[in-house]
Amino acid sequence: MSEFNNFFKSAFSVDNIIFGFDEGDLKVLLIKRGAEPYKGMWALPGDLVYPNEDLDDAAARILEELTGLRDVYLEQVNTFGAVNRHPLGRVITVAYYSLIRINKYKVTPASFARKAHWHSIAEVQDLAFDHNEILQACYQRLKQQVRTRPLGFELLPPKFTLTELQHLYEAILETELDKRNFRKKILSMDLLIDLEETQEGVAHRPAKLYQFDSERYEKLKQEGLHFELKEGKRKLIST
Amino acid sequence: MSEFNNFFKSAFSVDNIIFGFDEGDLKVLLIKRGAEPYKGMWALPGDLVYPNEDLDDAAARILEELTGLRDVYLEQVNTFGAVNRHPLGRVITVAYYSLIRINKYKVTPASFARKAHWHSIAEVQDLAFDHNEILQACYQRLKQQVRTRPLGFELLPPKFTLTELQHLYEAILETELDKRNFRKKILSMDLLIDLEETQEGVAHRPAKLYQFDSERYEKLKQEGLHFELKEGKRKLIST
DNA sequence: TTTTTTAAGTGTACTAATTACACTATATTG
DNA sequence: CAATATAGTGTAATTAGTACACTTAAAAAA
Repeated sequence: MSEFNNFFKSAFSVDNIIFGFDEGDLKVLLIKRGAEPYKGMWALPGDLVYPNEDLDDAAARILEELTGLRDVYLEQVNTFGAVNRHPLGRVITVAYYSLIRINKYKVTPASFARKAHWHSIAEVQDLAFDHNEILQACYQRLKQQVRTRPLGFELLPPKFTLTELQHLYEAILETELDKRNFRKKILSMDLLIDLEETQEGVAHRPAKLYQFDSERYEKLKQEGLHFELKEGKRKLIST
Repeated sequence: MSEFNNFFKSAFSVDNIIFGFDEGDLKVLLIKRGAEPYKGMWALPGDLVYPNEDLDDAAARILEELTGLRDVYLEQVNTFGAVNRHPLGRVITVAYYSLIRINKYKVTPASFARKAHWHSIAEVQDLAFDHNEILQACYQRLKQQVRTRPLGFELLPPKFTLTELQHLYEAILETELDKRNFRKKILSMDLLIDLEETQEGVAHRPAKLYQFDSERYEKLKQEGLHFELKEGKRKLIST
């Protein structure tokens, strides 16, 4: 609390929604609060922003302290500033989401002490503060962005199969996709490198492995290309 | 400055990008700063957030103080928190944009004193603080949102012609649209009420007047409808 | 070694959406 | 009544999206 007081009357914090993909499920990394308020409840990892720290840096710091990962996809979503959202005073919080490859995540001492655990999006219960609301806002934003930017690859290992990619989209978008149509579209975009390797150790026909071609994506983007996923939407207006 | 000091060490403010549409141009309302820092420069209307005031309320208050308008479309965009963005201390600012019918805007005493003026988006020069960056972020967001939500109508008078609507989209999207295709799409959405009236006082064939049917839009939205404008995009991926 | 199991991989026909494109109609003004 | 200015309209060609079922290749079990 003494440290906390230094930041008051008004303070600002950053909360980080860390998404991962594992076992066909979209997950978020939550920590169990060790102190009041909301002691014992699950909460989003977050911290007050240091006086001499940029917002984006604070988000990256929180992520690194918890996961040990740097250079991760981070996106600012919304700022939550209801007067009474924090019981100890006026704290507005800036929400970021980040996308990590879940198998790269190592339990660091800091994260162990704070009891960090992955939770499937669908199974998240009551969180501390207004964190359910924040989580929903970030999830909705991810859902929207994943349709128009090739973000999905941030959540997969560097080598992946088309089925894994499809399952990822299905998990994020909460919809089923048609296998043949999905493959046709993805491959027609010409953004995947066929690694000419196959899966190993699976009890069935092994799938081919692909890699996302980010250089090509950057080039195509500059030429005015527009990444877009559609299936499962009903269109109303177009001009 | 004494009032300012009350908010420090860390303070937060709201800046409001107020968009309007007039003479075929998308415009923003800027105020000329009467005090240091950046005295004499154009800046976005904004203010510190009161200790007992929600962020959204602060944005609405700033808008009302300047324009006298309430119940206006307001959308939070981004929060800017670079350490040195404000020369007098640590101030993070939450940017909102709002859409108003420019002809409803009256110069209020407050806005007069602060020298508020409309500027065409394309002609905005150097602004105070990081306000150019904020403006760009909000404009990009508007551009994106206007394609998937029927926001354009917020900028037009209640009765408008199809040509006015088309010009509005062209101004926001910075692109030309095909007249016949635009009309076909807009009318097929079935969101406009034909008022069976025509323009008056124009020196040519008068156009029919329409009104946006927001009740119908709400109903269709609940049925899973998706408003979308497209022309002028090249698609890359779809699933 | 054969059979079973499991997921990978593939093509086509139909429908819907998008695009390109030019002339006629109707009012006012001179 | 001629000139001017913008409103208003339709069709054909192209592209994108959707629906749908069987064969292939490996490992595991019999």
